[in-house]
Amino acid sequence: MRPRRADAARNYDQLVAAAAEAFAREGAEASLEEIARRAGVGSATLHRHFPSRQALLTAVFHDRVEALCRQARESAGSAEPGTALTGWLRSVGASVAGTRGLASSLVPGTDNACHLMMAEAGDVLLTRARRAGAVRAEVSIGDLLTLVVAISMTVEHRPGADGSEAERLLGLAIDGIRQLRQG
Amino acid sequence: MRPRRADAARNYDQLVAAAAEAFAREGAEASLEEIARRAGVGSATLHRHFPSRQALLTAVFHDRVEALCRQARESAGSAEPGTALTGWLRSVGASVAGTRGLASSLVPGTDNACHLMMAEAGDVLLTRARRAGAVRAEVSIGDLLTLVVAISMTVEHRPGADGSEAERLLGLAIDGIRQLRQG
DNA sequence: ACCTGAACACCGTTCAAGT
DNA sequence: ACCTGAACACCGTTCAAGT
Repeated sequence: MRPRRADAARNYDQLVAAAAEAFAREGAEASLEEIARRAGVGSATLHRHFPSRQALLTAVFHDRVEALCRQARESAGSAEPGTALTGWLRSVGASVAGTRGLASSLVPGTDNACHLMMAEAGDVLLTRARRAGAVRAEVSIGDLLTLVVAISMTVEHRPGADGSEAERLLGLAIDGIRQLRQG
Repeated sequence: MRPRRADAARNYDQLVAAAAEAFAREGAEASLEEIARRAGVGSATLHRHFPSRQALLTAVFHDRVEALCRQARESAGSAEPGTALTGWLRSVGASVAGTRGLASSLVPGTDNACHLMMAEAGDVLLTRARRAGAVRAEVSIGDLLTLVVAISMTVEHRPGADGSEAERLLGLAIDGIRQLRQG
């Protein structure tokens, strides 16, 4: 929650800005102390506004995640059910692979707004694809997001990896969720 | 390298034993300082024997990884090429999902004996499966191990996850590497 | 209400001094 | 050769004191 009082609101914004920069530069494990320092704020102030690292990640990536959810709703109206889902997953994968820290903002949790938004938006595409017989019945939206996050986070933590590797691996995993022809 | 001198060899063994226990209890990020303490050894002694966390992980899981590699060689002689590969990957996934820290011992690296052993053993199965037309041509053994490690590590880091979730997700990913029928 | 700096309890790594 | 304990430079979190 962004505070109402002017000085507190300013600190909040500066913390989010400093965190965005730090996550982009050093990944989701960037030092909270240094984020506070760069925001020109005491470390206790950071902890009051953001009681956990997750809360800070959520604040930083909220808009980005919202854009991905909007994209899901748009493609639900236009594209064919199966390709709408897989296309969206690939798009999410590309975003996550190209944005350090974004994957960490999506880890499951009932108090994680980013994850909840994505699960809700993605579930619409999944349900539609399932009705069309385009995906296996036993796959949940949680499974799909976990695969995207797992692959992106792992590749992200590797020193010499570019995003293209994550996208290729994700492509393989996505094919696995498609309805297999019998035989 | 296990030292030759008696006192150093004893310290080495106690460090590996303490690390095995710590990794099992707290995962691959267990405190190195506490491992040294439990081994009854100064922290500097740990760092000389194992200059990186990775080196300690490798030492702890070397035998386990060797067993998985032996399993690969055995199934290469007996089973049908496609199922030999996917069966082995599932078996690796089950081991990794049921053994905290094991996934971390498998991250790629030219100096990581565990990863090198697995890549070599797995490549035999993969090449055989590819010749039989059972898997897509563009998939590498690195891809397959990365998928297994990515899924297992991610699920492992989640508070409320049991190994069965990792195995189910891995099943999906493995299906993705199978040769798709055209159309 | 909100902030700050200091205090606390931890890390991993390195190094001088010992045997 | 090998070990130890202390020192160093960091963490994240909390709390008394300030405005």
